[in-house]
Amino acid sequence: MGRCTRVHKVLEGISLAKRKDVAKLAGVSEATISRVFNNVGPIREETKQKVLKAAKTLNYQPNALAQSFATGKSGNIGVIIPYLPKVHLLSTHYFSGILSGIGIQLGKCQYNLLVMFQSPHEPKDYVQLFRSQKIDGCIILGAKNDEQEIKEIERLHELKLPYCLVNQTYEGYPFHSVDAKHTEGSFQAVSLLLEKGFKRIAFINGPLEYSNSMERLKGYRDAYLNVGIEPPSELVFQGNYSRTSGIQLSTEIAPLMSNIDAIFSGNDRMAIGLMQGLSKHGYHVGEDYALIGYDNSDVASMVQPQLTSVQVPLLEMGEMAAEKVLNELNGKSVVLQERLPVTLIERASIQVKKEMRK
Amino acid sequence: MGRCTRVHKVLEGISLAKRKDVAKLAGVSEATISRVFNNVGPIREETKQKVLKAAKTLNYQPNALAQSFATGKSGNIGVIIPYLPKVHLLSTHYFSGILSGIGIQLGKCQYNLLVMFQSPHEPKDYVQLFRSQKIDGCIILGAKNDEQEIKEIERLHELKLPYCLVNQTYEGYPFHSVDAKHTEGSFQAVSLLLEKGFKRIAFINGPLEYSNSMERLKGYRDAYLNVGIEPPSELVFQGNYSRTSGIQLSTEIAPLMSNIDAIFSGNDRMAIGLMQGLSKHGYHVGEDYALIGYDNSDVASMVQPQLTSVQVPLLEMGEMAAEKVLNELNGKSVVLQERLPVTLIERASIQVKKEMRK
DNA sequence: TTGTATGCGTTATCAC
DNA sequence: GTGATAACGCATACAA
Repeated sequence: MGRCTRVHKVLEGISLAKRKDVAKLAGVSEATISRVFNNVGPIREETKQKVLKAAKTLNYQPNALAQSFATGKSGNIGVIIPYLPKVHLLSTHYFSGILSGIGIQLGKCQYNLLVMFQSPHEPKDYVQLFRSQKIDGCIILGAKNDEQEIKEIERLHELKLPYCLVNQTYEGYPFHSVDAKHTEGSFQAVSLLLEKGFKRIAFINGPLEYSNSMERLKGYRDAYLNVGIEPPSELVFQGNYSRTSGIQLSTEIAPLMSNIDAIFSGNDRMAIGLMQGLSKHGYHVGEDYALIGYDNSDVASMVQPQLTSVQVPLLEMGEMAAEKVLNELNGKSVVLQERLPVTLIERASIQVKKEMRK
Repeated sequence: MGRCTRVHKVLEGISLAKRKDVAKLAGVSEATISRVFNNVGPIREETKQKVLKAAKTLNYQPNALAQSFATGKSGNIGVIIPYLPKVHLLSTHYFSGILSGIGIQLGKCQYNLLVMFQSPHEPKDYVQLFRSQKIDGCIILGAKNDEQEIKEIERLHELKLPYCLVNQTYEGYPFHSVDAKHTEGSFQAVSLLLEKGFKRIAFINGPLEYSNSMERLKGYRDAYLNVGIEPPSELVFQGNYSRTSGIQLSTEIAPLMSNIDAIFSGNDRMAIGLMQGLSKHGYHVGEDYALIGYDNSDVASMVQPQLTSVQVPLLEMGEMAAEKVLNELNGKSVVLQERLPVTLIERASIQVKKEMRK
């Protein structure tokens, strides 16, 4: 599948009636056709019917390109997704859930969803997408806490361009965002483990460039502090949210298992990787330790024992992000930062048979 | 998240230099600017540099909308995805894999990917998308064998509009498509089971509206016939490719398990549903029966025992579909129907401890 | 309630 | 090599 350049072919075969043709057939002016189709201004019912009939006869369809050009609005909302060759992020529960939500909301408003893959190597220039008029607003997924990213978003923000971040919040920057209450979710998960008598809880975190990683770390620590125990920082590990990284970490964690009675993982995939890796070392969920994941992706109920996990309303977050961008676009007042609640879904992975360790 | 209508806000804050401004500053005509930016026609190097400098000074960026309008090409390829409320198909390995592939290929060619959700209730009108000039080509995912769908695709085909189906082939219709060798994949999977001594193999199929379901059925039957055994049609069941349907079918299948020694499922999710359902009835993969799934989605290696599965090159199919549409668009000759090979990935789920049944 | 006229920012086809 | 200019199909302010 080679590289190629954009070339054009004439659109043949489709007879494209233009507004002029309809006007002629209906015996009215072109402006009237527009009025009917855009439902704008006063119009005599009789005229309207005449126009509609003529349009139907000619199989007229307004040219979206010309409309966009005339109004200066593309009708597209860009969704920026980080692209890593080999890893198709899109297939993660995480991205696809958000994307579906965005699609649902945009569909209601006659907006198109333009997917834009952003390679981490190419320089980002979100503003340019607006300047070229390709998009009217954008939603940024998978943003990280790095300087360049922040600068780009700052530009968007200062120019008051309609944008929204999803699942990423920058400390000290009042950017538009829709996020979930990850600190709380993490707090709940770890608190549940503590309540159930697990005291030595390892935490497998993801990269700290993501605010949700930081927030989960805070939740983990808060839960300990809440019961008057100093958080065991020696039990905090870091993966990269892939199942593979969970497997890798299991090698590091296995030697410590005699002193660990539960594990909380920053997402389900790492949790499952751990589960698989540790079982090779003879440690089994439900027998030797309790396990809680995060995201409540569909795999949580596919593994044995089923995984307790924190559900994140990804679909709703996507919907809300889209709604927010559309509101910004229309000049409506919007709440700058939204936070949706998460829900702890209890499953078998927190039942442990053996005597509790200390 | 309410309904809303598309409204417009003026794009403020971004100073949009136009071609005219650049021309003025560079002291050349507007046509020259276009020549430089489109790399067309002869141009003196000196002039070119002058133009580029002026463009940079003014931060000039050609207006994509105007370009599209002038050329009559949107630069968008539409990807049509069936939309079912509640079920977010996008999150399936299947759709997201294909979509990623499409995105990769389109990115290389400077085309945009326009995602269009198609509710099964709304009437389809693919041609209209072209007439409105929203898209220059389209890729149809998840098409089913129904009359309306076929008619729509026929229209696209007759009008020679650039389109491509993915993973769906219509018997007797020479539509553009990229598909995988499902008959072969199924044949291989069932043959492997037969070779290993399993004789009573149940087949859990998906809806027959999908050609790949039909093909897998054929592969299943062929594998039996190939070893001179009449395919046991009483062991063919039908789900809907969801894990839930696998669980449901397990109730139906459990009573027959004394006469079944292996199961082949049309996808991994149903396989896992079955696995879960049957274990509640006391039948366990690796002890009481062998199991093979299909798709080789990431969940295949998350369950215990890991699932043998047929890998489908979804990413490559997406890439190829995109490439095909772009070639049609550019008038290049294209192979009408492509079929990519599949690969059987062997994992633990086909090792069975107990004595073979007959 | 309807018609007229202008502009949107390019591309592309001529001339020179 | 370069400049002028006619499309492109619609929205919309203004006039009637």
